[in-house]
Amino acid sequence: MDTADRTPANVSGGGRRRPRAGARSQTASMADVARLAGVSSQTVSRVSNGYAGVTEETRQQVLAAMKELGYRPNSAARALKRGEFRTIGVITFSLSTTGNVRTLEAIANSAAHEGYAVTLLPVAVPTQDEVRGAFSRLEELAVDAVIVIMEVHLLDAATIALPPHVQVVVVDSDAGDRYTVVDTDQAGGSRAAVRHLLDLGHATVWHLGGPDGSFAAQRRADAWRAALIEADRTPPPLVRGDWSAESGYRAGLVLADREDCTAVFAANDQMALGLLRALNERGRSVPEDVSVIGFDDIPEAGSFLPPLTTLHQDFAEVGRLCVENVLRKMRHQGAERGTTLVPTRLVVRESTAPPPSS
Amino acid sequence: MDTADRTPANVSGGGRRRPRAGARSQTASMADVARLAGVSSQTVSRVSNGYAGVTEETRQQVLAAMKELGYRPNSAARALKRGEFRTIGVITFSLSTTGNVRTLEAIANSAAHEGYAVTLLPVAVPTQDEVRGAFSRLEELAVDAVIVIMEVHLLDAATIALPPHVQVVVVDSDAGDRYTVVDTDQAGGSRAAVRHLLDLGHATVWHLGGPDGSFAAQRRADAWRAALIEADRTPPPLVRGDWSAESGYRAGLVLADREDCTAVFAANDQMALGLLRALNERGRSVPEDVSVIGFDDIPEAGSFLPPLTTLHQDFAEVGRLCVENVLRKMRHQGAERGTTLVPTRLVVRESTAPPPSS
DNA sequence: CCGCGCGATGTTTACGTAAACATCTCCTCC
DNA sequence: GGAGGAGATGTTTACGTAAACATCGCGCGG
Repeated sequence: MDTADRTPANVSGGGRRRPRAGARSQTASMADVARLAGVSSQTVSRVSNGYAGVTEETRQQVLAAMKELGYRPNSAARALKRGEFRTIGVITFSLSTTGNVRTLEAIANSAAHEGYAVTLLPVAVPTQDEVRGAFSRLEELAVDAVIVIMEVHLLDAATIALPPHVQVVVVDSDAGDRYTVVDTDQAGGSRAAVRHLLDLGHATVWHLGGPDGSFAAQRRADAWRAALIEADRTPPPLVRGDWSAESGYRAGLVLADREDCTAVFAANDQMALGLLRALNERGRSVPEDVSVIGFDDIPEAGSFLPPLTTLHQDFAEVGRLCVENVLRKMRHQGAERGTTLVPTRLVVRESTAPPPSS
Repeated sequence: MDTADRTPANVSGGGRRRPRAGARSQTASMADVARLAGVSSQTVSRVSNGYAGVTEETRQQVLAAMKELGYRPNSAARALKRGEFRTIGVITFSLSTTGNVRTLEAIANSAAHEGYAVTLLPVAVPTQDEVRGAFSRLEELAVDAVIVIMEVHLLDAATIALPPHVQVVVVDSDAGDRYTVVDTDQAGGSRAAVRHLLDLGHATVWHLGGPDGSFAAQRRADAWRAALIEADRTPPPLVRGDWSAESGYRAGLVLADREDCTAVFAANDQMALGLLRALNERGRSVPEDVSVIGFDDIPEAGSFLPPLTTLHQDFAEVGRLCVENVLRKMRHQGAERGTTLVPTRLVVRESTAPPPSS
């Protein structure tokens, strides 16, 4: 079956290398560089890794050879040898929410700064099986650590497949007792939102909450209720949306008809946007008749009608802390736990005002 | 220094393996699985890769051993052996624009579907050096191909460091003669926008364009002008923004004062949002006095005041095509070039109407 | 003036996998 | 019943790198 082996034109000792003809891209290896520079491959390795004990002269020779051959270290071999990939895996259910994206961006930047790459693994449908599958793939992938950006608590189910040595940091979860968690101070922000509205003179504050199953939504709602009770107000019934502007609009149509509703705290800016539209449609002015406050401070919030008062989240800081924590855990092999909270900042624009004088 | 080695209860022959004590996480290797299952490591490899010629009985034994040891293939070794990483690198300047993010998400999903991971490498500041640095790092990273999502034409500068065997697909560029390019049909969408407004009876259409240096902005502006000329209208002067809602607001303040401006085509939805705010502030009703059309169809567009008429971009398709193209190029090693365009769809909502009867 | 020690470099080996090749075992067919 | 063959499994080797160890040469102190 075989045709005659096309023996490569090998002449004597050094003259091998080049048998990998065909489609394969030939990349220069250390051996190639070593041969050209007239040194051993180990010396090339030393130069490549900035090891100290190399004569400047030798160094220059090696560097020249590298340049001539366009040498690039093979990261697979490097990873195999070193036992690490210098890569952080990020698992997220969706890139469609502002927070996830901004956090991811910050993670990528921080990781790059630390010399780590970021490998992405979105899971479209957050069912239990999907998560397990995702982790399973992540293990097989080349990652040293994992950051989970998730809103629903499917992590536990996923844990099963998590290899014991991969460190995990979680965003947006209350599992601080079992994992290292980094998150925005949801409770503090929500309290600030309620306080702001009460300080303006509103009798109480309604809440347009996020979907069931989201920890962020849960915490924002809890803190809203707690802040009201703390101020001796009766919390109105919770109205739920699903984070989308459309859901905010639908909820808004209901709220607009309630004369006693003069202040609404929306759990995110998108829902606040929908809310504004509904109120406008029903002829209730913001902020004259109804005050609206959001959460997130998306870049567009200042251009809403009217510009939205909201709570600014520092996603960059969240991302940075994720990377910092996960790398530290990796290096110290420690099983640190606990939650790190990043404070929010109240941004007052034009959607909040004192209630209409009754 | 060492305490007594806790030698695992290994009896007889196979009893080595375990010297890698200390911090290192011990992962079971093929050899471990082979030993436990009583087969050769090659057989384990065959099972692991779903090779056909393995008895069902042997297969089950191996699978059981894998499970018991929690075996996970070492992707570094695998990549080294196979010469491929099953990873696609994505380089992008920013995740702050809707288009980039949505495209990235689609790429990640498509790639996952094909069994490829996506490694991210954002470049914060798009200077020439940054790009070169990015590519340089990407080469050292474990990627088989690269997809570039960029708005500014810094790719040429970057090419220098691009290793010859890495295939590249570009989003949002006019370099179709040198690269494989996938993009939204910017021109077609813009033409549709202008047509829609002219059909409603507007004498002409103003354009709130994107920033200088963006190909997408350039093409949208060119097509806008061409469509007007084609219809024998005089294009008004181009007004520029920077994609942000804030810049749309500033531009809107200028446009609002021009009585002859009855229709504006904004190059993206965010700027359209700012425009709406400016018009509202200056007492010009939309769509009664001025019609506004956007581009992108971001999820919030339907909740603007009024709901925005815009051009829907199919980012999912763009991402899918990127992956499809780059993988095909990789496999065929072909130097295919040319541009693939993904059509847009006009979504008519409430921000456009016939001009005020003069 | 000899040997010790240290700095520079070379040699060996292992990382975990999988292709290529080698065996080994049945089963079939004449 | 023996040759031939196909299918199942084992053995060898190489992928590119870097740690561990070996060697070589030179300067310095006793």
